[in-house]
Amino acid sequence: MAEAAQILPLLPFWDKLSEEERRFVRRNSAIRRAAAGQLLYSRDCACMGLVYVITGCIRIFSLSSEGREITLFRLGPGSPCVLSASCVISRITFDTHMTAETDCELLVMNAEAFAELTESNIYARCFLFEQASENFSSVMHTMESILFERFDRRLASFLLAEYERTGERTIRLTQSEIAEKVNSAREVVARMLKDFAEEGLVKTGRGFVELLDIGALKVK
Amino acid sequence: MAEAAQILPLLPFWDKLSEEERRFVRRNSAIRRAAAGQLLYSRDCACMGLVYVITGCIRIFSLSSEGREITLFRLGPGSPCVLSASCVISRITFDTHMTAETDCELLVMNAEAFAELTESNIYARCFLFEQASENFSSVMHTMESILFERFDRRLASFLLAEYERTGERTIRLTQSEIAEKVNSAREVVARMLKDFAEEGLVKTGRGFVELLDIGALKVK
DNA sequence: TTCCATAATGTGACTCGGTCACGGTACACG
DNA sequence: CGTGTACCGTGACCGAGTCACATTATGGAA
Repeated sequence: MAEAAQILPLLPFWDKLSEEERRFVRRNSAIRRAAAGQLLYSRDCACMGLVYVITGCIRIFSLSSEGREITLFRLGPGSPCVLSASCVISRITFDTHMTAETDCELLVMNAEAFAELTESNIYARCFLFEQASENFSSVMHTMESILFERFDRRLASFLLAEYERTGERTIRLTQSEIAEKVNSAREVVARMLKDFAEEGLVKTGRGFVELLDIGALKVK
Repeated sequence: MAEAAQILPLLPFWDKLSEEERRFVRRNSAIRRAAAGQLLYSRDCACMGLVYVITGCIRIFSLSSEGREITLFRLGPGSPCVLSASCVISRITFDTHMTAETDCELLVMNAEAFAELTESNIYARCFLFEQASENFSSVMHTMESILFERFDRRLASFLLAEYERTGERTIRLTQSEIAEKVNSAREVVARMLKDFAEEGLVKTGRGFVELLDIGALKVK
């Protein structure tokens, strides 16, 4: 069970803060737990401020007016997220939404305090924008793959990445889950997996995809 | 005719630099002129460093392996661009390309110098990431409109924005130019303008589009 | 053990917008 | 006044997202 006081020193700008600023930050930070699937932050929620992931995984996504979601990136243990403070950061003018993908333990510093801190301390301010820029890069890679890559390659890359990550030829995900991860629709994934299966690249089943020909998938 | 020494103080971090740093920056900055259409920066060019637009307009875009371009944003007089320094900024890991849309006068600070400055001076560093974050916002708006908005609305918005900008009901652009500005293809624009014309919203002709029903275009 | 609600998958029809190929038309310039 | 070039029109096709609904598998409850 984490304590805010233990986590705060992990923030890269911590050792640039004065003792007074540290007290201020401690007073305005708290541990928050969230259950898998819980919505953490969105347009209508109160602004969340700085979030630091202690355990679990959060997903940051963009939401269209018709309800379509695009996952921008995910963050795991040790990652700070500043986009949740966008409402108090005038330079960041777009909306994002955030959910807990798994049960999470988060350190949260409230928005007003974070705004005040980044206003007064150049290192905290720099951290904020540096972090946002890092997110910028992730988002660009995501967007480029959606806009430029053919879907078969995108799906193949995802399957290979899962294989790399888990070391398992059998990927235990449903087609809906895969669709969500590659920012597409379930039916589209089903069709493409069927094509892959006909080419002998994979074997599909309820709740899994088994990779049969890794080499050929890489060429896709 | 601009002089580097006159322009540099316009950079927001200038007054946070020591006299030595200022000399360093002056030594490593130069005015550069570019003709309309000229490619300023791309994956294969030498890294450009910090660019500050004095006059003219530059376009920053992303390029797919098949050659498709997506304009991310444009910058006019008084705007600095830091993405052209991405090759020396480890946090920025995606490629962008830059062209002069009109004849331009630019202040350029070479990449190594800019990297060194942002390494040693926290204010310059903060400026870099703050600027990148601002670009991040523009890019998100562009991406959201491409991914989420129907093409008719995107086109209508563009036409209305041109009307707002110029105050002219007659937009003097070819369909290819319009296509390029809305990140689509000429044929698609032609089809949609034909639909608009049939609905009585616009009148089209060689090299122009005349807006007939502003109100109805807004509803699109 | 059987049955059934639910989750997961399969699939055809349709739409939207990007691409290709070509043909027609207006305009500028020699 | 002709001709080359830029611009526009249009049909055919394709990829992928959406809708609707059928089919199949599975894990609990009875």
